Amino acid sequence: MHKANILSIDDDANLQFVVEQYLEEDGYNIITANDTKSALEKADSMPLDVILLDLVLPDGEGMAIIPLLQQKCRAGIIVVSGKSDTTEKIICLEMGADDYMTKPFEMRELAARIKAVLRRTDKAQEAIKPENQSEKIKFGDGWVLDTTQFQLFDKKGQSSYLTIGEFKLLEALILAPNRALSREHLFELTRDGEFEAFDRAIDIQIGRIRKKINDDKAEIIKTVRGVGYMFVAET
Amino acid sequence: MHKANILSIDDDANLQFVVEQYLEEDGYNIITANDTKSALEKADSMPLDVILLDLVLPDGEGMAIIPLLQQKCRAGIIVVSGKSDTTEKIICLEMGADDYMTKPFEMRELAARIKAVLRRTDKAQEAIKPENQSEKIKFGDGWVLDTTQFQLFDKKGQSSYLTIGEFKLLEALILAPNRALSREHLFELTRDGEFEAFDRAIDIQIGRIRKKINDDKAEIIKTVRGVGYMFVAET
DNA sequence: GTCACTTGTTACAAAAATGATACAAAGTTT
DNA sequence: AAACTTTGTATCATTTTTGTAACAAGTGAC
Repeated sequence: MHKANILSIDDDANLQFVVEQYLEEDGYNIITANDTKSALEKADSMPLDVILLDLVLPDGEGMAIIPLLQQKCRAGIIVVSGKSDTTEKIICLEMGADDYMTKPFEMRELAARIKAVLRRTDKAQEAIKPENQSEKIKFGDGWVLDTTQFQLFDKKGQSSYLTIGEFKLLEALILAPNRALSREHLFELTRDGEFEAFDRAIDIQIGRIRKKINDDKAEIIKTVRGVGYMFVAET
Repeated sequence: MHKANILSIDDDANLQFVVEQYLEEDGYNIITANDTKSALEKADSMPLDVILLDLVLPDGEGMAIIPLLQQKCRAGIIVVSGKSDTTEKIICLEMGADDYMTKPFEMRELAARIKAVLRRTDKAQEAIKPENQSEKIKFGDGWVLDTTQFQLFDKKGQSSYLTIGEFKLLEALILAPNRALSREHLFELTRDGEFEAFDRAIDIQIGRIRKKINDDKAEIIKTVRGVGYMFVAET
């Protein structure tokens, strides 16, 4: 498995340093953030596995950040708090946190709890990206989709730009190969907000992707009339 | 989702009673065990979602029970212990427990942690499925109905197109094999809106399906005069 | 066989789904 | 703010799907 990415959100620089040292030793990749804003940005821009979250932040909204983080990524969340108040624990867990630890704690325990959370979330995430664990997905006539850079490369290695939206849509299709996905489902997989019937936005985007990957014969992204679209995997 | 099954393993009858009362109120299904032997039996005989585990049991082997339980089922394990010793916590978590709580605890916190574990294990368990998700229904002379692609394949693997409406109708018939279904019933199963008496739409569609699957002798989809149509399953 | 009724078949028209294009709105960058 | 990128809406053309009507064919009762 790849090196797990852990985002540590805390405004206590000393603690951050200790955590970073310890966990890096354990073989994790540590990213740090010390306020809400940068935390959310980072959660959005890289694939995280676990988030360590201190709720008391300078620009903090407290627990409200939990659902925001979850919206941006699928990482497990361990709340690390100075308060040992049971009610707060409960609310955090109800909001979707996976674990709650009270400061002060021993690093060994933190590490063990991270592992426990990783075990669960990893199982879930592996299964979502079947065999394509490599972050590069190949398809069609030499195309490579690089899910870390959000870029598409043609067979000569030239990057041919897809927009982020197009990229996400193509990725969603590719991650469910040979499966017809409805417009509604695709909509939910790739963006926020409510899907409205008779919304043609997905169709347009499919058209644009097809044009960019020379798929005018609909061999790669197949239209399943009355249902939606389907990525046709190599045989 | 179905009512979650929770196995509570503890030899303290009073505590068991309290836990049982509280969690049943919360809508869980509680199973209790007060020694290692019966715990393992129960883990083997029913589908559990969460296991609450006290490590100090009369016939106890302590933490060694964790892997044994995991072998028997996929439930999440929450260790509930009288000891607050960090090393013990860590070992339990390393062995595969999902959480560790120290007695005494508040029931509200236990309930919240159960929920958190359920969320995680549910995700993981859902994710184990995807491969079997390709649902293919075989019938007749080598036909395969692929419900993920909404397509019909003949014995050579060539897709022979059914429209989505025809597909749904055939699927509805196949899912109730050897049972005559009325036009009205089929109508409701396959589309929105009101069925009107003397509506021949279903007949027409049956005709079209028959033509496409070479069923001119009505051997696969049989007409039941005065009633409707029936899918005849292989003998 | 004839009659009354149900079902199959065909042709055609209405309805629906999709692809393409142009343009407007929204969001970014400079 | 201007220039650019990205995304969505509106529109139209095309193709596909579906239902209606009409009639032919089948079925069972008498």
